[in-house]
Amino acid sequence: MVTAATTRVPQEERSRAMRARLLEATVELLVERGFAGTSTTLVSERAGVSRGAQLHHFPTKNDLVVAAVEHLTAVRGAELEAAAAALPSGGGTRAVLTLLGDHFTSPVFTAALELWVAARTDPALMEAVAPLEQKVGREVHRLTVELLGADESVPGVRELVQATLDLVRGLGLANTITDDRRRRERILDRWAQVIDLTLDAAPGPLSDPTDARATPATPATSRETTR
Amino acid sequence: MVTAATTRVPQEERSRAMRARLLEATVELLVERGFAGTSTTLVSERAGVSRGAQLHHFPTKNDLVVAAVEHLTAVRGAELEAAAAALPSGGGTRAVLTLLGDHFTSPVFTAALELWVAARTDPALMEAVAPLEQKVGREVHRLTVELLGADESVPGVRELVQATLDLVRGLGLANTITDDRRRRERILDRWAQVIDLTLDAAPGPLSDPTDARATPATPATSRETTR
DNA sequence: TAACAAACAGTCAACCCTGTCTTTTTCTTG
DNA sequence: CAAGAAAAAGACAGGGTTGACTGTTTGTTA
Repeated sequence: MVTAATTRVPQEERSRAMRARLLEATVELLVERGFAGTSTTLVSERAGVSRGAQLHHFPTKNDLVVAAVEHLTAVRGAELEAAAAALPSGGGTRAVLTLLGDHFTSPVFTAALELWVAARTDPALMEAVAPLEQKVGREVHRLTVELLGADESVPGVRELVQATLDLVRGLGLANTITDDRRRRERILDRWAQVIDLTLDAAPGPLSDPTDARATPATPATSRETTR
Repeated sequence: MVTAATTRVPQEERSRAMRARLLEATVELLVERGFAGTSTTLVSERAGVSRGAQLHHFPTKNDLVVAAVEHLTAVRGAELEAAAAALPSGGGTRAVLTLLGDHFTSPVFTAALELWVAARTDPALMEAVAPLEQKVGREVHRLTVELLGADESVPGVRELVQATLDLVRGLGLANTITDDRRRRERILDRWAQVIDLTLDAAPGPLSDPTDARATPATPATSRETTR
């Protein structure tokens, strides 16, 4: 917008930092206290921001939370990309599963979980969460396919990848109640075997050529139920 | 204990019914409004019970919720057993997955989800939820093994069953945000194939679970692929 | 530098929720 | 039938949360 002066944005700078602190604090509190326990008062205290300033940036709690959701999706995406980049290329199925398993048991997942559950009974929140969740979902899917080197034009492969993601989501959920890493590891060990076995051993079982959905992209969920 | 009179427990009867209504209302509200939205006031209104009576039966909100958790686990168990009983014996892998998929997308699952998530940041609630959840978990596992006719003494089979349950849990979670039945069905179709393929085609390594995929695997086609 | 707008600070009222307390009803029992 | 206990009813206080509101500082612009 406005740009072109000597002393560049000293205030806008502070504002930005304030916003960031507020969003960070929100996410932290989501993890520590859950959605219901994340009061705006707590957030402002945690962020070291006055209540007035908070209300200036985010007039309503919904505004704050929605912004936090956006912030969180960005963080999630970045984390995943980073982890993927750090992965030895072609490092094997198990390594990919480790990556996914770690992501879905990380604090950001926990925070996201709180938002999902809250959104279920909060239309305004759902409106913000749903599309962003789809976006992350697509991204994770794409990344997984890429890392696994899977060929989705082969019937059944796409579903296998989706199943993998739903599996780690389930593991992530279970993890919030009882943190049993060993169990998780064993399951992922086994699952890696199954994937490897299935991916190159049994591409298309049982004549089911009804439609080979080799569609390049139409992943995850489609919210708009045509009606 | 006390038994042997003419007028059989008329009041105790009413009390019992009241308790039941309160618990039912609680579960309903968990589904409709989420945990945070389930205030004791709402519950008493919904149940048609005066606030005083409610407080008489459940002095604290925690008492109410804990009782609701117990109630819910009982309901879950019963529902599962009933569904299993209604299942054509030896009805095939896919039918079992349908059963599981249905359970993990039902209202009782939704209610349980609310409790899990709330319990994560509420020690008192966690204390009640954790053991009961384990119980249900074990029960579902046992049931699944039984219905699938799986032999858990074979290495890898147990993990596959666990993976199946975590998968449906993940699908259930996804379902609360976006209800996409078709997607679910396709994934479960595929999963059934994988299970069948894996269970009798690749029992696992002889003597070493860490290295399973080297096994030649006898092409036993004994398993019924119903359809 | 003066005037104006945006950012920031902090108080306050309205609201809801929980759990205590007192009162009334209903059942049981001697 | 009377007395006492359990159950049910409803008012109320205390605590916490949200967002509106007023005042203050900081930055921009003429």
